[in-house]
Amino acid sequence: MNEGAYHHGDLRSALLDAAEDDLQRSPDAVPSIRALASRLGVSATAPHAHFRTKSDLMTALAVRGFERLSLKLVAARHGTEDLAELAEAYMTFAEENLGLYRLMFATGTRLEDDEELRHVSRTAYDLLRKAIETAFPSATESEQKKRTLAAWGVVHGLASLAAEGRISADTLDDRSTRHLAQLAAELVGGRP
Amino acid sequence: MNEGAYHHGDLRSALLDAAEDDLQRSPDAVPSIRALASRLGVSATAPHAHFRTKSDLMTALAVRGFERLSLKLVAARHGTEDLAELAEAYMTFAEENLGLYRLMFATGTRLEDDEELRHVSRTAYDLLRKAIETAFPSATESEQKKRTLAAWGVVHGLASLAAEGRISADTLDDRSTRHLAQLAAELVGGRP
DNA sequence: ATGCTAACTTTGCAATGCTCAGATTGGGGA
DNA sequence: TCCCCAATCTGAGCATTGCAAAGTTAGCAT
Repeated sequence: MNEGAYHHGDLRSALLDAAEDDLQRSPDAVPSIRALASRLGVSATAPHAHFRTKSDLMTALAVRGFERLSLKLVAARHGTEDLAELAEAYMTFAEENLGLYRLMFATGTRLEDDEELRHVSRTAYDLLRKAIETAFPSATESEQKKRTLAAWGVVHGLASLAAEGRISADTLDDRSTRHLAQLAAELVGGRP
Repeated sequence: MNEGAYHHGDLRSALLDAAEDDLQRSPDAVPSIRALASRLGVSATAPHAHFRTKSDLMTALAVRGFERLSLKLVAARHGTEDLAELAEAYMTFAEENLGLYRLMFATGTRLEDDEELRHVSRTAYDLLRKAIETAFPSATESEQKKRTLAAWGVVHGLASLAAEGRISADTLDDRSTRHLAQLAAELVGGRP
């Protein structure tokens, strides 16, 4: 609303929307504050009223990302108890939200600097933790911790490598997300 | 040599050295061409005679990184046949060369744009491939491919998470590089 | 109505990557 | 040995960008 108005209405979320859209369209380029502002028909420095620094904006975007990832993971766990299902959901998220996913794990996105980010990131992790608990109920807590981290490591590692185009044709015959997820799940499902 | 000379002598490698040094000192900051030039006592645009764009400079640095990583991996394999040894060497490299490691797997570092980068990256991968072959000689080629990618995935995933400070204290009791490497090796060593 | 405050604009600064035209120099061919 | 030329480097300048500071606008409570 308030198209040409002095007060935009909801510039804050409009900025996040636009930034995410930018990231979606060209995952390689870093969105520019000024470009976003201009695109929203607002002065170049208007965004600073809502985000003190660009880093703050990106952090807020990353928070969005983790929330969305958690939703996906919950949805994937809804039906089955299969770990491969969860892995596939994770990797599909990375594939379909490449720019956002990169941002979530980017160097500049520091968990220790933002309470909210820490929280949503932790939430996503806990989902994985629960799934491991269900899959290996007899394991000790220490064993489950190890397995959770291992699972996270494989899935994140493969998702990253795939996202950055590091898995070439002769590295693996079937490079589909589904297949990579199965590979990850097999690995985690190994001997107790 | 040629301290104050018009011709620097070997500006190209001096730039790479300085950039790597910057990256080592503050892994979070992206080195600036102008800062490097000023530090080397050369005009702001001199670097462009050796690297057309900043991206080219960074790519050349990444090449260095992969070469160095390969050396470490070879050294680690020298004595033992233990996969954990290799994993530890990899993760230690990531830890000790954080900025360089990030650069090597950064979004902007595109394998498809640089033949040399593709080559050195491939060399590092082949080292891992060989190690897997030795460790699981009876496996089929397809099985070995899967295992190699899995191994790479875990190690890279855990190294990345650790590098970005994503592994919190209550995620795992022992977060040492050695322990993480063992975890990775255990996972890969699972059932055939 | 009146003020208060958040949202926004204007102005301006500094850092940065990069281009282009020109100066300099050292090494290789005459 | 001389000279030229191509690689190297300088200087000026442009565009983009993040950000700060001060002023402006408008909705909202009193």
